[in-house]
Amino acid sequence: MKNLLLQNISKHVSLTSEEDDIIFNAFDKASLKAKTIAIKPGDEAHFTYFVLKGILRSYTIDDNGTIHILSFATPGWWVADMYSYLTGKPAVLYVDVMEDCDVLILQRSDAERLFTEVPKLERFFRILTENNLIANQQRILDKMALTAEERYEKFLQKYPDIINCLPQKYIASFIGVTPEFFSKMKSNLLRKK
Amino acid sequence: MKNLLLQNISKHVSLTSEEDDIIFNAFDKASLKAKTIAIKPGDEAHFTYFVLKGILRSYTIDDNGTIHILSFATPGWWVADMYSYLTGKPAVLYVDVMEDCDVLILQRSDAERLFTEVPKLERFFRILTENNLIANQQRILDKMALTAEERYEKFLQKYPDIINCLPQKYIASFIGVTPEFFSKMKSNLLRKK
DNA sequence: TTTATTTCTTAATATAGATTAACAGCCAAT
DNA sequence: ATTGGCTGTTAATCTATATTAAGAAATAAA
Repeated sequence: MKNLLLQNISKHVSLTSEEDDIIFNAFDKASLKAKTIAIKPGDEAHFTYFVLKGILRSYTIDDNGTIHILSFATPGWWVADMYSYLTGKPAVLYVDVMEDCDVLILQRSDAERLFTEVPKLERFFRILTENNLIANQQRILDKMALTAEERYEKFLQKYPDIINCLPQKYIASFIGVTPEFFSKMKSNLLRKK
Repeated sequence: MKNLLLQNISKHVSLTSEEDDIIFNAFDKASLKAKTIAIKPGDEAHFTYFVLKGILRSYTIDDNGTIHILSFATPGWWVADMYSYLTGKPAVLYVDVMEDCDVLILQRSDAERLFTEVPKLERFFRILTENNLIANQQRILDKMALTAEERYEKFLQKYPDIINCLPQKYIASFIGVTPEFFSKMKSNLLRKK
């Protein structure tokens, strides 16, 4: 019985059971308590999480103290401070725990060793990164070309499953508006329909 | 004497001269005339360009007819409609030619064949995509957290070389403001200093 | 050189979304 | 039960940026 990680990887590349083992053993397991901060700016966060259970988010805090959410991570998703993970420099993001989590942890150094040992894993991460890149490009264009309302509707379509377990001010932050404006916008939407 | 492409790849992985040949031969060469459209939405654009000479840009046009520039590409850079290139579906972006270009063209099918033949190339593209992803994540956060002025100053620092060969309304479009506002903002900046 | 086209500037007006503030509802802890 | 802290709502006011318009400057075309 494959675990969530191997299931996830096998969506893009097929592994032998030896490869399964090599890969799985490279990960550490950890539990993270809700309302704790897993990564903060300045940390040497040279690892990535794979979420088995719970929810995390990544974000920055600007000079006014406003939070800007970059991503949410639910079971089956990856989260990291990609900058720190990929460059080996200190983190620029916060990652915190919204609901108690079980995660698998992959250190960058182990990932690099694995890439040579199991080239198919390098392929998997290439594809994962490619898909992530496309999504981010679209998000840049959406922020420039769409209204807050349209971005909200896209969000609803794209993440229908996590909306319910998310305070709505987090959705506001993700799509790039204040919670007050978001509240008003939502009631406008209801009135229209 | 290595050409620009192989020089570029060798920044991240080191190739034997046979690998150099295999890779270089997988590319087609083409010249593109200024003011022509290389890719438009709907095209089956299952390839990526590597720029040897000239400048291209990628962008979308929204419902109001406004252009939103996603990227510029100068010699040594890659451009594609990543969505079409990676998924094999029709393009979503425009790519057009700002100055007469010489480009190398890599078809996705050839890239995939090469990845197996020369795993180091897969590594190169993984790294390229990773770096691109980091830059895009930062751009998302910048659009949410920074003012237009701050985004402009970041742009100046990041792309000091291409500013001069760029109509300023293109810079405005890249950082996500109208040309009128950009003009006003620039004269404010001058007055301040 | 003259004309035409595109780009840039300035200014008036408009608007999407931010800010501030006050209040109501909801949990969790005392 | 009551306090205190989050979260969401509503409303007034404010601001960064958009829109519209018109002229000036620069480039390209004739």
